[in-house]
Amino acid sequence: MTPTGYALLGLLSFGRQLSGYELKQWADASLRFFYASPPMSQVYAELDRLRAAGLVTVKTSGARSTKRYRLSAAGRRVLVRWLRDEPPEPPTLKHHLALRVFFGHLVEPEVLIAQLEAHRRWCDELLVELAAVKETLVEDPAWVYPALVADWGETYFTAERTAADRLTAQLASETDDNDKDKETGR
Amino acid sequence: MTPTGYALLGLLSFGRQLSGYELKQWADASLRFFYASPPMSQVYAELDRLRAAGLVTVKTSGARSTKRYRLSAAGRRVLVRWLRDEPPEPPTLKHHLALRVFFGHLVEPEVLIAQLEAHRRWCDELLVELAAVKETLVEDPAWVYPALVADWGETYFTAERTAADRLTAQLASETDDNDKDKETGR
DNA sequence: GCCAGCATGTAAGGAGTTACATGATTAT
DNA sequence: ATAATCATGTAACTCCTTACATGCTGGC
Repeated sequence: MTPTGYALLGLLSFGRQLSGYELKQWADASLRFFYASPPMSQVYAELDRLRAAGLVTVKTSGARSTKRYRLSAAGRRVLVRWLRDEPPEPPTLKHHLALRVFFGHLVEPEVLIAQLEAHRRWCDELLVELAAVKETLVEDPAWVYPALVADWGETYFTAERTAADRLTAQLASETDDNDKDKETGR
Repeated sequence: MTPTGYALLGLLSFGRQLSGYELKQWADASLRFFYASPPMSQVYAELDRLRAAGLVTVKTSGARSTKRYRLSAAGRRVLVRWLRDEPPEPPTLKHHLALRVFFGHLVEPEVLIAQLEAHRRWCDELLVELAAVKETLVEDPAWVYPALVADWGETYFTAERTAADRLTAQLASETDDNDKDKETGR
């Protein structure tokens, strides 16, 4: 069982029969904010493995020959066991921008500042998208847990934005100091 | 060029000649807080690739036949170009715990709370380690940028801890509500 | 003498990405 | 008609991890 496999089982645990395409769309609208959204090809590959293991059942329907997957009893057992008994791994973060800052001595501060500002805009966009997702979640008791994660995500990306702004300010003030040093001939 | 390759070049850009072993140690003490720390085997494989590409030079020295690597002029050029011209990718997060919360409807709230508390402890430990690293960084102008990243990391993991606590409280209050519902016969 | 830490690798495999390839349906 | 969206897959590859394998050196 791969992590993505469990994630797909989890999405199916909300009770609906979904196609690979639909699962991918849903992952893009939810998992992608705090976890990876697997590419289509992996979704299909994974679903086929889950089917082979008897954790999901398939029904081909419609003229478009859409395969709809549904969580089997065995699938639910495996999923619940995983959630309950396997302690979650610590989160893994690959903060490419932080790496750039770490090596900041090699570029002009302006380069770093531009990259931080781009990051800030990215956070803004993401927060807008998250807010849109959150709207579809509130007021339906079926989505309490996803809504909690959405709340957490809002806090998370807001903090991320704040941190980027603070770093930008710190770099800008350093640059100013250097300018003053130059002016005063130091 | 792999991301890990650039990371190693970056570590070497601070001017010291380092062995694979030393690079791994340093990565464990720095990169691992905000980026992945590559396993030993990958460090050696990567260094060999960098050497083949002429981006680092090697000197075998000492009775222990330690190979020490140093950044070449070409290596520095490649690194600086990457830092300056390749816009950093957005950070990727795999928050396994958030995934568990997302699927919270499948387990008892107590399970989730226990996992959140474990996460909180993990954050605490990490913050202690980070503080220790930070101490070695301050007051030496060579480490200004790593120190900025360490500051950011402190904020980051503190926010992470706060979020975990808040979620724990939310789950606990929900459980209480249900208990009251039961008591009053609802 | 022996264990912890220093030091370097090889081999195999797993998870995930990218590129490629195809075809049906719906709305304009 | 034609473009966007729905829909499913295969093949190749990359990055990374895990497990294995070996040997030196310094301190107790």
